[in-house]
Amino acid sequence: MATETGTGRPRVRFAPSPTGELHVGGARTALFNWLFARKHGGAFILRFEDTDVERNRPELIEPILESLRWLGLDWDEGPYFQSQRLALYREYAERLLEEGRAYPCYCTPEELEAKRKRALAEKRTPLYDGTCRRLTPEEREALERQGRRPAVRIVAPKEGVTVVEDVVRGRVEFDNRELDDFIILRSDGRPTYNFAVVVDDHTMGITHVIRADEHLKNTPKQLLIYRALGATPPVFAHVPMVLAKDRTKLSKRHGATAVLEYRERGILPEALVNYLARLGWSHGDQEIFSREELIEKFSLEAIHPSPAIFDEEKLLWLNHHYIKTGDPRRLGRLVREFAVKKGFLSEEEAQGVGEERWARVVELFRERKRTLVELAEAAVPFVVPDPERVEYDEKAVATWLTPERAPLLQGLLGTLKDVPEAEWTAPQLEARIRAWLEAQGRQLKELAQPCRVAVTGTDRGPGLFETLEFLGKAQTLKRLERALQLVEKQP
RNA sequence: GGUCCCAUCGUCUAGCGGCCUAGGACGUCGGUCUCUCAAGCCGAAAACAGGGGUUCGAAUCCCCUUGGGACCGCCA
Repeated sequence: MATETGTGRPRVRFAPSPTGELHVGGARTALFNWLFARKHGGAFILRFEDTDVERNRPELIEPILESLRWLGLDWDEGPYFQSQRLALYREYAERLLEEGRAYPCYCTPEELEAKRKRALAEKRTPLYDGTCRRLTPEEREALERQGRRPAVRIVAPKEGVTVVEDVVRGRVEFDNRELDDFIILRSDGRPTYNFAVVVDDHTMGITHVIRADEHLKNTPKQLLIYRALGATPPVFAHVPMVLAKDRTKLSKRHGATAVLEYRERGILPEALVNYLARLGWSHGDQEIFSREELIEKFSLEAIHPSPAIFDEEKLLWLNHHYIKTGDPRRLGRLVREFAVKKGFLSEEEAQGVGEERWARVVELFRERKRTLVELAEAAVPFVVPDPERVEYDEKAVATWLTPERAPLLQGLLGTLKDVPEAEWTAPQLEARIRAWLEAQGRQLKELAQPCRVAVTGTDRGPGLFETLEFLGKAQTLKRLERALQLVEKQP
């Protein structure tokens, strides 16, 4: 792998560990990296931190790739896998060993664990005591002969401070006395996280490391490795964590945390992207950002340093906004998918409804529904060809389809029968029905709800005349007749 | 426990010493429109964690306290 630096174009990376899902917090980190790369014409690189070989399994990786694809965060290089770069880490560790910047450590995990426990019991910070740092070549040989396989530790300074210049935090100082000679290569030859990250970021020519806050404490260790390697460290930007409502780390018990779960719930990718961008980042008072605007306006300096709580209500508001303003045909296709996937409609029923009609359903409901799932559910009584598939809401029927309403509905049925197909449009239906009501000395108020319930099964929905137009004459009449039968059966 | 980070309405945030009797957005509540539900529009309640400094003047700068979070592995 060649070192690529100095091209003037930033190179950033998103480096998740393969966990089988992309957490919304991780998604935001990925988004910030992506926005930064796109804004500056740089490269967005994807890399999996899988020094645990067990983690390198397709089912742990694919959902992450799928999440990124769904969010539209396309990567320019990768995915790279640490598990495939083991020789590289060994090579670098070897170099540090030769230069005396690292040394082999023969302590066993058990010995170390005992020391750690003792330190904790004595309320001291558990730091490696440097036992193997002072070993003579003879002692090392003796230990090797015992069959001990050494890990490799880096030589850390024991005094002074290490300064991290962070774009969102400012200057952060760490006392080197808090650092110890930590392990960079395990006894089995695999690198530890901090070492692999630095070797990777260095060899991949990463210029800006934009990552979660939890890594801030790792930064001095990584800086130490950069120095040992004689490499120039990247610019660091640590973004705050995403928390749940109770101010703790967002986790499963708080509900949906994975990007794909939001997709399942009928959230639009542009809504999640917009929401995530505004979580911890802002541009004045603006709330709605197109992808292009985000790229144009994004800056690391405008990232807010404090942790942010994930607010589903606001996400839903944004989702509603994109449902209200999105292309009805595209939304219609998505709604059809959801109607089938969620079992609201059979594949055949969904196929029987044309694209045009799906788009129209979206237009009828877009102001009232906040997710694609809600849209799909609401669409059912509108698109099923069989009147028997219309489910009547018990409460709505009890309130609106009472026997005393029957004559009015009966009259309406008669009136509608006379409407020519060509005049079956919302404005013309409205004119006719209003005229007829006036002649009867009745008001629309008396008819609208009973009629709505009669033809859709529910007392809430789009405007009555739009509904009738959408259903069409034949369907409307059939449904009215069926409803009238229901009324007669009422006590 | 140690170290580090953070702190403006319930939530996301504007604010980077005077423009702040602190602005916007989500949510909440009220009104309006109306064939229902929504959407829209109008309006209301709602915050600078506390205490010291610095300064002619602090939400803004410094310190302490409190509260939250993160990290302390041959996990990542």
